[in-house]
Amino acid sequence: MLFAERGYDGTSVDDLVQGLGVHRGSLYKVFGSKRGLYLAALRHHLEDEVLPTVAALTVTSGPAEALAQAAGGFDGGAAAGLLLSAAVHQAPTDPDVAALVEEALRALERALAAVLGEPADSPLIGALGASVLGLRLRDRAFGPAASAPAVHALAVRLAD
Amino acid sequence: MLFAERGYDGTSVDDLVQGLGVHRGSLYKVFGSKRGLYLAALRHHLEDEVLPTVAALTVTSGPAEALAQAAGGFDGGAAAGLLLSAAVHQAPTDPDVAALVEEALRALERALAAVLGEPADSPLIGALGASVLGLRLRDRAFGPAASAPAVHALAVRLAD
DNA sequence: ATCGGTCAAGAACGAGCGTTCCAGAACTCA
DNA sequence: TGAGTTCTGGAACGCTCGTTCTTGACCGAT
Repeated sequence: MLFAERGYDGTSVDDLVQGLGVHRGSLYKVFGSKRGLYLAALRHHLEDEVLPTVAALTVTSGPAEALAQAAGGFDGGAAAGLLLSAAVHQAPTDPDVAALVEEALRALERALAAVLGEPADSPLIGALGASVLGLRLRDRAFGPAASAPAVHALAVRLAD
Repeated sequence: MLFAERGYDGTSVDDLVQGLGVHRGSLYKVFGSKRGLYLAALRHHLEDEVLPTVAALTVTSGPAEALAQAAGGFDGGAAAGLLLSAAVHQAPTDPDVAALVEEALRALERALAAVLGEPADSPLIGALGASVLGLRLRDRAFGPAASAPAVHALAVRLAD
């Protein structure tokens, strides 16, 4: 997904037209504007990738596996960049984006809470959700090499 | 800092000229380009804000205080957005930015390792550094309300 | 055969982008 | 004082942006 790789401002409509192989006119007919397409992409990413992955956490064999899957999941890395990018750059100024990002994080925290047997609104769960996001950010900036051991260490330390 | 709030692509040279009160010509004479100014701002943020804050961690009274200070520090929140923004959007495609971001994270991890008495390259320290970043991201997207209890919970759980 | 409606291809639009340039005011220092 | 340098305000450049419009090809139904 182009938005995930280059961010909203870094992706031009020309890039989208060329990358998606769709015609300019169709794009504006269906989505109305660049922002409309962005919101649709974010919603799609949330509903078809983040939420299913998050739902799958609750049937893992334990906290360590659940955390590892959360930090590595979503869709292999590329589109989780869309969530990160939205949280960092769009959410602070766009309420619609902020609502979608918040929904994604709440779902993640609910799943983590269920696995760990904690209340969903506990501070620890909030910290854990943030940790998952931070590990994805690390992957994005430095490549995915370092995160797997890190998340394992965090999991065994927390889920004692 | 404008770059921190709106991101690199979201900040125009006109915005910078007007916001900084500096003349267009002077800006290009000193920094050469918009990217040069961005790198200078990132370097300044790293050396004058991140590194001192990180250094101060090692003299806190304990792990919980150190984590809380790391998650709340840097410079009150605004410019830490510069580090987040750089990590998410510039680092993947700009090696110079990636090097600066990596330097900042390594310094943070070294300090956390010193406070917790762990080796600096241990997976747990990597996870903790990511957690701090993730908590800052949460603050940025949702406002700073929720992070303080979260980081406290994480700290008491980890620094047993 | 012809019609209304959807479609692709891309030209065109005004605005904004990063960058350069210039004319003149303000300084420096012999 | 006066020559040389540095600042300032802003116009101008070529380009790209998001968006709209024109044109012509294709379609099943009349």
